[in-house]
Amino acid sequence: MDKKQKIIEATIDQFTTKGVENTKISDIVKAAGIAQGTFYLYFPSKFSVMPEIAKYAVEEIMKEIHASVNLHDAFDNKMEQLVKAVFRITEEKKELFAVLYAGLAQSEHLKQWESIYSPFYNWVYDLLEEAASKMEIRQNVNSARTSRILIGLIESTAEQLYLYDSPSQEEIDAQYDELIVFIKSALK
Amino acid sequence: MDKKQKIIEATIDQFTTKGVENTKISDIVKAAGIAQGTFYLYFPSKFSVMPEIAKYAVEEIMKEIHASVNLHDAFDNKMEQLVKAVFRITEEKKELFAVLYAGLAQSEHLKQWESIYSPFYNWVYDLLEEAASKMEIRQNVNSARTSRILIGLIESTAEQLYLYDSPSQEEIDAQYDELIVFIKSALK
Amino acid sequence: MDKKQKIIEATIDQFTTKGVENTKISDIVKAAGIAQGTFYLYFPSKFSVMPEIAKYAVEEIMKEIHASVNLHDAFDNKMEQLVKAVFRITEEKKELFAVLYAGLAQSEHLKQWESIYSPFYNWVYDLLEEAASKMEIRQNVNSARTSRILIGLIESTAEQLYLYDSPSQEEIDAQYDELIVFIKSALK
Amino acid sequence: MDKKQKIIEATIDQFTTKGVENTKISDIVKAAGIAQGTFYLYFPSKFSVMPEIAKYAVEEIMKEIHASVNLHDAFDNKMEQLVKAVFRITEEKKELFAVLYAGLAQSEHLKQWESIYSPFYNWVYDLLEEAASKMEIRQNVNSARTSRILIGLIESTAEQLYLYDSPSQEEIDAQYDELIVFIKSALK
DNA sequence: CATGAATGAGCTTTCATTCAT
DNA sequence: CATGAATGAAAGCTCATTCAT
Repeated sequence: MDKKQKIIEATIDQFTTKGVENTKISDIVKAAGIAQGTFYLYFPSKFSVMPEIAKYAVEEIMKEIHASVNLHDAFDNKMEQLVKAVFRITEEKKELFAVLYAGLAQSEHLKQWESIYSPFYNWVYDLLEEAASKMEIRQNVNSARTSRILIGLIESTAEQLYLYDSPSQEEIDAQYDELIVFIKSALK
Repeated sequence: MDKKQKIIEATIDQFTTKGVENTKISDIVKAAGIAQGTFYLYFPSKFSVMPEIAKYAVEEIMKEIHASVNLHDAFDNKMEQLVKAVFRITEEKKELFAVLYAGLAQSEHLKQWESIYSPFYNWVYDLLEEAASKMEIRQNVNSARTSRILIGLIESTAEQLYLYDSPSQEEIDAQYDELIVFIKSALK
Repeated sequence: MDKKQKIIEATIDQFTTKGVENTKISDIVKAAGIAQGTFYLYFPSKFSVMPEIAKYAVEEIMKEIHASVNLHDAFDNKMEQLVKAVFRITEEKKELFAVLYAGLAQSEHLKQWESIYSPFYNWVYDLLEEAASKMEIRQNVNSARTSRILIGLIESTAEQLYLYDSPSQEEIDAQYDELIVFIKSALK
Repeated sequence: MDKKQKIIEATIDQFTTKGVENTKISDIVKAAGIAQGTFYLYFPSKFSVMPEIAKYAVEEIMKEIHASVNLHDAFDNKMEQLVKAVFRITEEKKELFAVLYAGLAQSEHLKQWESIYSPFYNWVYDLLEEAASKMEIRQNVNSARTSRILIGLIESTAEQLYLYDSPSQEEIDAQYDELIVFIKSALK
């Protein structure tokens, strides 16, 4: 099997299990089942694996969205499905996202983030454009700007619920309902 | 005078200047003008200074808000002033917030974050409660839940602008306008 | 209460509990309930408490012997009582003796050991002298030399049993019997 | 060549020269001609080299015994040769034994001591068994128990002479004679 | 390409010792 | 005499990185 892929998977495993700073190269190679020196044939440092991890994370998000959102539904329904998908993937992969947020704030890679995240931005952009053309949302929505606002809104709410707090399912459902009403109202 | 305070200030200075991971204890004590061993009388590691830094950051946020928001204005005006205040403090202290977001996602301290942030949550909660009682916003808003949604929304937008991208002032203003319309519409 | 005495007792407590090398001055002062600096008013280092500990140990040995050995008995009986006393005190204070043996091999204090141990040597010396004069042992015994041989013999046997091995009570009793026969035969 | 062996030899050298506590890892690696980190590939601490040193010491004892004792001699002669061998090796390697006695009393390794010493115990055991079968010693000697008694007796006498005191050669010879008579009488 | 033993710079951490109060 | 916060030298130990195989 591809050693680079092995390294990426082992790194995700180690980062999410014990945190980025507590992960040594020796942990990664042990988990990957390769020799110490082999790591350096593919990556110059553990931090340089981060963009690959980010790519993986966005792929996971997009997979979840594609699986959950029915493009033929009405806008309101699609928005509900989108929020549910983000909540679901945030819960499922919360350690992965924690790693990413910590890694992102870490200087260098900030710029790459933009392009890695673009599939998600574009998907929401298209969603808004179509809804605007179908008069399903207010006409003064700028799709580019609002896509970022929306994604930030949904993700920050999901993070609060799954990363920082550990609320009951009822509270999560209530927060979900509050958010859905908030978004629908915002775009009406 | 107070050595603990000196350590906190020196740590903020070093963390924001060179990043958490590139900051050595020796950098901190040098900046604080104390002996190496003295650091360990107050903190067991550089990471354990993080909650103190978070407290400081929230204090700065609240100072900015108190200075910027006129409580006697109409709700819409107060909301505009609030968003402006968060944008301003995020721009001014972007390195500080970058440090915080990186540090927070780092395991242990997640729970403390909740209580450290509570002054901000409470302030927005009161704002919404009052607006609701004055019929300035829709009546089905749950103030506790929406305060979190709102804060996440405003902060995530500010972060995108000031931490990850480096857009022009026009773009920032346009994003601000888009956000204000989004929020007002959401609460109407 | 006398602070010096407090320090000695606390040091014995700490040394026997966690070992000499793992004991910090701060542990001792904490256990003694005094201030850090106070220690240095009485001792220049933790090692310099060792002679005091040795004195204490020999006092304990002599107390046990005086309590156990009836000077009016026959020599053979007294020897049995002596061996029993050494076994008993070795078992009771095995951690203390472990500390002492470790500390003794440590250079500087070797010379003091001689004088600290002299009460024990002298006691056995007198025992042998008296037994010789009463024809209870062979006449070519040199009391000075044999006192050292005897003490080394009894103590090394006790150490093996209580410090290094952890044998059953039957085995201890058997070893005691073997030793008694050995000694009696040696001196006959 | 073999780095582990180099470390063991360098550690013995340093321990016997400057004492265990005054020996730094950096002293050992300097003496061994290896890098600091290499030490930790083989041992977790300087104390963990102790069992290897003990093994070496017992090997030295056994070499001396094999070289000095003629197995075809009468028991009394062999015993004299044995005592002389132990005296000789104790004198020759007194620093090594001082290190060992200090290190042994140090907790953890006590149990290993038993098995490390077993070649010596077994050798004396065989000696006694043979002597008993040839009626050279009293018949109620238990070889296993008396081997421990004998070894403790000889070693403790040698230690007193060479480690703790520094007596004249005449005194040493006199103590030797006293000991030989003591042992012969004990086993008769 | 792959290995993994060896490296050693560099950091953390400890803790005996001091000294102003 | 007694204190205990502050000190900073000194050591331990880690771990990214290399390179001969």
